[in-house]
Parts: sequence; C-alpha cells; structure tokens
Amino acid sequence: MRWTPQRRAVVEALAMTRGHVTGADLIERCRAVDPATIPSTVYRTLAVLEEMGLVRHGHGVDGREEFHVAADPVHGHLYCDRCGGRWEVSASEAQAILDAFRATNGFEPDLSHMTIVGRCAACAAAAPAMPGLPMSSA
Amino acid sequence: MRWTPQRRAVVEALAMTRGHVTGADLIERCRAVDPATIPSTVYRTLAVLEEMGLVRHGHGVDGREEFHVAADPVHGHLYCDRCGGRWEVSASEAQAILDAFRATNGFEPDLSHMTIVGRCAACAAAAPAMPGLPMSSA
DNA sequence: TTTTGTGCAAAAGTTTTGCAGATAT
DNA sequence: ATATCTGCAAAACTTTTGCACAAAA
Repeated sequence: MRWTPQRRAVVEALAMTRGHVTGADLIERCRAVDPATIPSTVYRTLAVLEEMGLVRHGHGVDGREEFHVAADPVHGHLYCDRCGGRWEVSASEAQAILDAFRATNGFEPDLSHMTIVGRCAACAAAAPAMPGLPMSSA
Repeated sequence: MRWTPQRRAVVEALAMTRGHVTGADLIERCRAVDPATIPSTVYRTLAVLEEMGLVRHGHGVDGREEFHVAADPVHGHLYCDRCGGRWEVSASEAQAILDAFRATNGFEPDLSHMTIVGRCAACAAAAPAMPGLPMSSA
C-alpha cells in the first residue's frame, strides 16, 4: 500500500467531515483543495481504505453511498418521511433496539449502514401512518 | 388519471411479483410481455402509482430502489453482511423492534423501507463483530 | 527497478427530462 | 376536443474500467 498525495487528500477530506459524505461530495471537497482531483482516484482510494478497514460506507435516504471514517463512534441515522428531519441514534441509545432485533431472530444489525426511514415522534402524532395507508416516500 | 395499456402492464408485472423489484427488473418483466416497453414509461408509471399510494418503494442492500405493491403485507428485510443471506421480518415479529425504537426516541420506523444490514445469528456467533472493528461491507 | 497508483477517457447502469405526436376520456 | 400519456432520444449522475504513464518503495 502506497501513501500517495492523492490518498492523503482523500483521507484528510474525509477526516475533516463530521459525519458522512457521498462519493460525489468527497470529490467536491477534494477539488476545493486540489482542483485536479480525479473521480476515479477518489473512488479507488475509498475502496482501498474500506478494504483496510479505515473507512466504511452506509446508504442515505436516497440509497446513495455515504462514507465515513471507521473510527467514528458508531451511530444510526433516522430520517422522517414527513418533515424531512434527521436524527442520530448513538450506540448506547441503540442498545434496546439491538436487543429487540437479537431477541426477534438473533440478527445483529449494523444500524449505521442504512438510514432508517419513518416518522419522527411529532409527525407520527400529527399524522399517524394508518395501517395499510402508505407513507409518502423519499 | 388514465388507464392505459402500458400502465396496466406495469401493474400486472408488479402484482405478479412476490416481493420487490428494482426498476430495471420491472422493465425486463414488462419487456417479456411486450418487447416494446419503454423505460421512461415504466418509471413514470411507478411514480404515478406511488403518488396514488398503490405502490411503494424501499432500498436494497446496494441502495437501489425496490418497488412493491402497497397492499403487500408490511415486512422488513435483513441482509447478512458475511454470508449474504436474506431474511424477512413480518410485521408481527417486528413489533418488539418497533417498540424499542418508540421507546428510544418516539420514532416510528418504516422497517420495510430500508434493508437492514448486519450479521445473522450464525455468522454473529462464528465471527462476532468486534467493537471498533469494521464489518466488511456490501 | 519493479510494483502499485494515477490520469484520462470512455463506458456502464439507473433514472430523468424535453418534446412532438398519439390516445384515453 | 383536449388534457394526459407515450415513445423516443438524449441527458444527468454516480460509479467503474482499461490502459499507458508516473511515481512510491
């Protein structure tokens, strides 16, 4: 594994991010520093970093990949269907949720991988999703 | 709203599907019946049907959209990171999970929207994900 | 010096859009 | 009759790939 300026740039851009970035975002951020940044290099770097375990990815509401440094404290993402609000669930808050999954079928979810879509408390109260009635989707 | 042969075809293809289909899949299925099927028509039809509440979409492990008829019994999807296995969680099985979310922050997740990635019971036992150590990703 | 990574350009794949002509109602 | 769809073609976007050249070790 070679430590090149390009890889350094990607890692720095990533480290400078609180939270997640899409590939396209990251390219932008790298370009802000070095306009000569090449997309394929960024994606290839991300792939290498992920293989090394330094970076991980999840998916946002729209399904696009979102990258973050693996060292980040693990947390889940919630997205409200109705108001568009976003929340984070810390690992400790998620404990009960993980337990519920485990109890149901022994599955150990990686809550940080996929954004959880649904209704926040306020919106659920304002417009409860009726069984059978669809929620509007992202 | 006009009931055209094309829309009928999309709805029929969708109804004939047990479970979920990606847009591309659905186009294939329609083409099997009518080779003249046009992608944009299919996507536009899906958008209309979703607006009408007849169709809903979620996201697969890779983030791609997956469509299903809204009348389908609601269920969640689990995907194991390690063995690639897939499981479904019925609405009733998911009850405890929903309760856990609710208890944590009042959020009402739509478990059918996003595939939950993690480790199945067997894989978790075989190779527990160490805290801080990344799981390999999809 | 040799292996590994980069730049570039092009492709792959899904989904969207614009517009003229067709069609359901 | 007319507002609404469809077909077509092209674009928008993200991500991937092939290959010759460059550079890290």
